[in-house]
Amino acid sequence: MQIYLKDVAKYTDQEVTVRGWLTDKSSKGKLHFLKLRDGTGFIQATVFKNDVSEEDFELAKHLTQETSLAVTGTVRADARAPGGFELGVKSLRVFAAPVEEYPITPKEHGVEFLLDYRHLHLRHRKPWAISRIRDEIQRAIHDFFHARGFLRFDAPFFMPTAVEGTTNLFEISLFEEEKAYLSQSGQLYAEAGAMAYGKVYTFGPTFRAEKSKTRRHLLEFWMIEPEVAFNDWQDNMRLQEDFVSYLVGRALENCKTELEMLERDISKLEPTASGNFPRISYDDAIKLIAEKISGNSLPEGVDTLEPVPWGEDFGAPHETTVGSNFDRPVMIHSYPAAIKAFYMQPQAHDARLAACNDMIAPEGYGEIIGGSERIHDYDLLKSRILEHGLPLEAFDWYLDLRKYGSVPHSGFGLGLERTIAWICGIPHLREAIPFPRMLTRMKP
RNA sequence: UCGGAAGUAGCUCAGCGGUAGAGCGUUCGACUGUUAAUCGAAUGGUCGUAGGUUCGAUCCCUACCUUCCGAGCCA
Repeated sequence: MQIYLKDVAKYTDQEVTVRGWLTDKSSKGKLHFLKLRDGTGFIQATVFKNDVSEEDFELAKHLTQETSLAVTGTVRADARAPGGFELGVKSLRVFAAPVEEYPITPKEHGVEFLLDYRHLHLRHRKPWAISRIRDEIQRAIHDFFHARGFLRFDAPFFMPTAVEGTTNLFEISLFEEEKAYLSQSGQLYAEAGAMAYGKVYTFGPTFRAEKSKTRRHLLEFWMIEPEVAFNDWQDNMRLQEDFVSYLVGRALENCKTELEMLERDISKLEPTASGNFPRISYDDAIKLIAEKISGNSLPEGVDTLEPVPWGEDFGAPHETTVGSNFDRPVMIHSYPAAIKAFYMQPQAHDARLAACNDMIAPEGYGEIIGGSERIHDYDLLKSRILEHGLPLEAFDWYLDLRKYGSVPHSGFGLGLERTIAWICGIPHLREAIPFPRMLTRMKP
């Protein structure tokens, strides 16, 4: 019977055929151990001299890494086998042997080397586990929003004008003299969607031409942006909390094997799955940072830190310091409006503050969400556009949303790769996406 | 753009002003329970590029290129 390795436990003591690739091999004279993968899982196959034909035993002896093959044998539960099951081989057939020596050995490699061979490295255990978790998170995103009556809404990727300055936008040439920009957010379009369908979310790649060479940045990353009519900024935070705790819960529930392969400390994720995310204001976050500095209790990875003067934005080390104070994501809200985007609604009790929040992941993973209530007053929005020196004609359609039955509404953007990197416990965003696009990396 | 680090074998790295080193990988051989097996043998090089100093440079100096880490900006 033809089976996939993810189902191997169901076929104990039965004869099955597995089609896949050889990841590693070791020999003990009259016994060869073949490590196989088939895309759905991994298993060890044993080839005893007495169980197979002489030709197959010789064949097995000289198999090289990444040979594609079909193996027929009996599934056995055996504590000595990695994963608890192994395949007692009776016969094997080779589809194709590598024409050259496979470059990625089961030994240590550097970051640069593995990214050069990313198209092959995806076959290996760690990238495999991360991609499986990424897939689970993506499914969970759709499940979460559809269960709550959201409509998936597709924003365009070509943008007509620069929304917040051209410095971090990729410009592309269209026909003739025409120019366009690659989308760095679907939010403004999602707002149109929210007015049409009540609750929507966008999900797609976004592009930012930031010359950032840090582990937290990609030129191309995937973002989820829900937008909800009639939600205020506090409803927005509740939605974020429910959303992120659901995603982490799903990973814990359905990706045990993968998290184990990544040696992720599950106990660091469990608090998140139960919700109850702390909320602290920008003002209190400043105080917390000041206390950490004076108490000399900065988190690992932050050596020195300057206190934040009121009105300044937080740097990454400040976020890490606040985030490390909690065992689950923390939401920092009510930032000064002056350092935030033009479309953010002022706080009712203090117009100097924006009705917004960021969500900071623990363990130094930093900001994974930025969100806010949006300005719904036509005149206020118009004056903010002008204050920010933005071209009014580009925003005529966006202002229309405030002209015709405007309502309070809120939304946020969650960075998929940052979320995955945190859940997987991996240090760099480039491992959270199959083919990362970075300042120094366009290939493969 | 700024600050720091690095570039030597297929990979990960050590090294030194005087003929280039290790481990791993790979190939062959031995071994019926390996988990990054072990043992024996074989295989490996334009020491990032271009100048300069020197009797002699992979090593010292200068410039450049490339990469990594961090900052700013952000998700």
